Amino acid sequence: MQKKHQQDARAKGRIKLSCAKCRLRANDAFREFERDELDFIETFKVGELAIDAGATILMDGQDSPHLYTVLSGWAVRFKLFEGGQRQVLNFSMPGDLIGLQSAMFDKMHHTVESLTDMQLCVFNRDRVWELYRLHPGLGFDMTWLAAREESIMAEYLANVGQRPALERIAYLILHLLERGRRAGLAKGNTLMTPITQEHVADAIGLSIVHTNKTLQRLRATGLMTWKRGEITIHDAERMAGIAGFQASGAGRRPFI
Amino acid sequence: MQKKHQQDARAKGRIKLSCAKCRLRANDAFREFERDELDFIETFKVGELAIDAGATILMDGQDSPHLYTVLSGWAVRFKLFEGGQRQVLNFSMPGDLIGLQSAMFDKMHHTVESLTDMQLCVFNRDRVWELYRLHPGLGFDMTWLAAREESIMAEYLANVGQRPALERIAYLILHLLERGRRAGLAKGNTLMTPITQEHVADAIGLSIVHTNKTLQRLRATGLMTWKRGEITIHDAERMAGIAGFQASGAGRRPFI
DNA sequence: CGTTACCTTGAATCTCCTCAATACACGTGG
DNA sequence: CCACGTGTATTGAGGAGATTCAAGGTAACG
Repeated sequence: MQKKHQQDARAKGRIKLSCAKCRLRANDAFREFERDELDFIETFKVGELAIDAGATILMDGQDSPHLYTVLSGWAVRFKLFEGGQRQVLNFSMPGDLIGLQSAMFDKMHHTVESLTDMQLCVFNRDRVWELYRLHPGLGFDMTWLAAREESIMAEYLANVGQRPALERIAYLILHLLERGRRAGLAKGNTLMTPITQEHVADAIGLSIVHTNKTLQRLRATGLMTWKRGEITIHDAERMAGIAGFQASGAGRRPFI
Repeated sequence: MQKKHQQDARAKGRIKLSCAKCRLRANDAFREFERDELDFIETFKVGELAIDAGATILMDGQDSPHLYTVLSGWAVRFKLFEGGQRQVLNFSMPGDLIGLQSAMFDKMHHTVESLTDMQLCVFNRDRVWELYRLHPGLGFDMTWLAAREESIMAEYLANVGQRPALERIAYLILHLLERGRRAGLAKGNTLMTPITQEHVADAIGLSIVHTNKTLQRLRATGLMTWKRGEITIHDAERMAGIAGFQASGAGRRPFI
């Protein structure tokens, strides 16, 4: 009974848990915070938000008062065109920041939608300035995160702009496995993911049909399998060979 | 004689001019700095660097001790593939920051090359942390610049991933005119630029041949002309129509 | 006046797209 | 337990768009 009540409260985003016990801190892919940074984040944090799969978290053009960090679950960031076409920019995983653009430019330049049920940590945009003033280290982290996103966007652009279908898909999948691994979403060489072939198609700029056929070609090599939300790379090295992929050896990263 | 000597010194990057008189400050597309910020930048700045067209400013994989702001001239940022293919990520214009990645990740994830003779303002990477600590406003600016680059990369990705050739080129050109205008490189609807069709091809992910043919189609509409480094848009509205372009109404921007 | 860099052209080929079905998996209600 | 609906994955065929190869043309510069 007690527990049930708590569940409800979380669904409405009322619970505020201690940052010191944040589940993300258990993952050593992230950097440690200083004591005073942790204290500040504690006050910076407005609460937690639990949302269902398929919800729109932030919408293109919208000015949001909030900034989020993903605690659990997957989201997809994309741009929509008049013709109904969609460019998937990236997928958001635990530790990723959502809504930086609205904090910087007063409006989003793309839409963010949940792919699974998610838990988000909610911050108040108004206090971002305070963060820079009082905790330069966290301000630096924000820049780091933004620069990293830029770097990923550039890689995706190069991938879509220059590589043929097979390489393109191989690259995306390796990249997702790599990121998923750091976020604790992979078991060995298997990535647990909610993404569909349509998401892949929209991410690499190919039609669904062609994506499907290319994916079959890729599976036919025996280097990977993909079923029921589980993507497994059997030979990462040879896979990286056709993808022209090199894991970016970034060390421990901040997550705010 | 006196003057000639000064020229030589600048070519070797020895001159250090006052930031208060920085030519960029004359452009009101950029935000004003506070007095103390200006003083800090003055000390942060190592010197000025004058380089020739065609020089490599930063190389992919390289760890640079410096960070630059473009004072004048054009550069191109790109990724190179084994096969010799090249993805142009963006063009750098006055006010743009170069080398943020090496400051954040200890290595560049792309190459930067000058397209014209350039003047760069040189900063020391070691002191970036000091910048965050002493001048949170400038730290915020860094994040702003990084987020803006991310936003541009995302737009380019969507452009390359989803649009057909004609729209793709139209979009790129409008985007360049818009940016060039803010950087003071345009006269009315004419952009003065050193970029070639090959650059355009590498930026939008099409072959030179097809880029050429598509460009001719675009010029045939009468909406634009391009000769001798001058691109003129005659009907920006209709051009924006085929490009699906909407100018991002960002206000005054920082430039560090 | 020759060199170089850039732009233009035509033809053959192939990648990728659209259209239009069909198949499969999973959950729901009868 | 089966029938049905929905979302996702798969197939085949024909056509548009982009690529490559291979020449040629033009403007700028020394």
